[in-house]
Amino acid sequence: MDSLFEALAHPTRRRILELLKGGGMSAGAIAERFDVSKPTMSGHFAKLRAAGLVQAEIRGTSTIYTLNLSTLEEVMMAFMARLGVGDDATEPREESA
Amino acid sequence: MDSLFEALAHPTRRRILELLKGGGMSAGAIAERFDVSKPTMSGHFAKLRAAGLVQAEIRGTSTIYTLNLSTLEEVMMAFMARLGVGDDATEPREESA
DNA sequence: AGACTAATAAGCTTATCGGCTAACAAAGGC
DNA sequence: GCCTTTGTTAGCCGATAAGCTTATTAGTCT
Repeated sequence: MDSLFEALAHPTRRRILELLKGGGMSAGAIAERFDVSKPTMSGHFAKLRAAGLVQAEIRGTSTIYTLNLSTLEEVMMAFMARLGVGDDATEPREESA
Repeated sequence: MDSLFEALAHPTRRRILELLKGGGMSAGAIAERFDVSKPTMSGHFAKLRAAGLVQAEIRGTSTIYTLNLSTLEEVMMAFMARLGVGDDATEPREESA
């Protein structure tokens, strides 16, 4: 959980996730979209991997990164639930009937 | 958005939010629950305020912090939507019918 | 084998973060 | 008026994060 929120703390890493929404991309292809060096990007990838937010598949000389939304969804929902967001019991219950 | 994710990046700050789920609390009462100095806690409060995650109401000599869930919900939902989470169009649509 | 490409690892620098103590500001109570 | 309580501000320090350049690893191709 800590590693996930830390990973999300950096704008570049959040943008990487958005980029991957459209499907897997190689490390180089992703790096091209940003104004930082490739090693710096590699560091960002490592944090996203550590958080379980992306999966890396080595294909020949390339590394293809794909989004792992289930991790994000799980952790986010767990956290929101702990705060009572989306929890029907939090508010005085104003159901339709 | 940046300030919100930065605020959430620290475990102590996430725990503060959970603590506030039960209702408003004074800065001192919150600080008692943690093993860090009061000035350090004050710094955490400042970041949560900057992110709009809590509201401060000065009551006499005390500062009462209350949770501001709407900010969290808004930003989280916007972010998730950008990634396609909870978006029906993402998966091949396997509705009941 | 050797050259080239893709990505990461190593090493370094700078800036920011999280913690502390000490000092300060403001409100309340005696 | 003064002391106490509460919380924040100021100033400092060590650790970590984010960036860079250079070096290394691993795969492909000729």
